[in-house]
Amino acid sequence: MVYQTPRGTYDILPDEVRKWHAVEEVIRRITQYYRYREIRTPYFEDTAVFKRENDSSDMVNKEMYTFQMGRDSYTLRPEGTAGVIRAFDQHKLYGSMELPAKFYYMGPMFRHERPQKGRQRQFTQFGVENIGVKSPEVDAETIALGYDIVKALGVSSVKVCINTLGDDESRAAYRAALREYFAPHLDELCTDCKRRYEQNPLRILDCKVDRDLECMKNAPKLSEYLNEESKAYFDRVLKALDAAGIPYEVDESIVRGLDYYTHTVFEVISTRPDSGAQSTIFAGGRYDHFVSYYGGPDLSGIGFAIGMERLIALAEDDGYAFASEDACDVYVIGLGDVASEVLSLSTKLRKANLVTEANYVPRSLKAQFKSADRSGAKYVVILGEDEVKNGTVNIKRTADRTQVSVALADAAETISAWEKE
RNA sequence: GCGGCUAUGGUGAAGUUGGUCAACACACUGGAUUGUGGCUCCAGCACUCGUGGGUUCGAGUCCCACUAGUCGCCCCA
Repeated sequence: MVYQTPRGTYDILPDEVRKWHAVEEVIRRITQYYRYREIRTPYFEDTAVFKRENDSSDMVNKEMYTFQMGRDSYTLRPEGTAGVIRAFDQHKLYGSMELPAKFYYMGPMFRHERPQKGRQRQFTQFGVENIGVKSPEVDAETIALGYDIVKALGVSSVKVCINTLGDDESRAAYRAALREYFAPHLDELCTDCKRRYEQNPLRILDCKVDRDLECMKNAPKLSEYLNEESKAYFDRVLKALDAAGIPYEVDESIVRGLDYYTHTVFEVISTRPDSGAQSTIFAGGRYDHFVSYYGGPDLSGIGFAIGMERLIALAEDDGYAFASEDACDVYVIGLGDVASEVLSLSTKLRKANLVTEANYVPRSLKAQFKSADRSGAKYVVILGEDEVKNGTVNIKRTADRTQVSVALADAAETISAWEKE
């Protein structure tokens, strides 16, 4: 029996991990410039944290990994925002933190979807949440943060698409208008849309199945139902984006997959033709009622999440220069029955801050030199039975093949001195 | 949940209308060079072609099922 990773999951092998470290480093650095702080929440929560009443999204309704332990129901987190807000409320951070409270998280998310390019069942998101200050400039700054990260990794061909869902009043008016409009067309809609009609008619417009229906084309537009306040807010968001130097496109079709969004929503996509069917790099929006939903005060927040796998793939496509190898300073060759001497020497070298690879297996000199080459070691140390007897060791510099024989006790010192030249 | 494509060694892969030893390359191991490397040369390295059935005198090559991968629909990061 050959075991393998479950469908939609994958191993990140050492060569690949190097890229992850590099990308994580860039993300952490840029996020610090914006003064966001990391928060780590559990990988699973009570199911109720994610399964909110009246939520019409597929993610919540058919893609969650939910399991029962005794009488308790838990769910592997499908997204990051819910956990962060839950933690914010649970620990009453609105009382102890400066507002806006700025959090970021990085970690695995789980959704039971059919895997394909850029979509896996366990995937990794980096996300931020900015809670407590409702201002168009905060919205723009949040988008700028994500945009900076994408740009810092050399990703080209990105497009910022933005839209507004308006405030409660605007959306209520629009919802009513949509219901009235679609009522005579209900039979034409797909089964998903029939559900959406009840739960969240806005998402009918987003449906790819019914996109070409005649009744879709003439459906009322959200922009026609925005009240003055919502319009003004959105106009200021666009101005703020200009101020932040972010190019954007207003796209009225963006309504987002989660139901908790209000006002600003955005999706940043890759326009590369080879990025597959999953082109969204990061996406998010503002939420007016999410903080109070979990028992906190009536604060508004905004956030987004980046798909790390997609981001790394795009950085690679655009030729981002990832470090090529893990460096090695010294390779210790052992000849004869000297394994324990090799170990004690290697330990000393490492204590002297030298990255050291040691050979403990009886192999030919030639084979060990080959390994030393492959390790990329800058120095090769040869320790044989003769040397052990004399208390000496041979040190060879790879670059010019100079070799010296020094006292065993002076090995680390000799290499360090050579290093400083 | 639905559809297309794919499945040969550590890797990349050849395998012709089903009919010799399952090419070739890289990697790896050993040797030429019994303690000094990246070149060269030589040798070794798939009782077997995702799994299970079937057709046939004969199947990696055809058929069916299953499994996995992959791409797309949907959904979304």
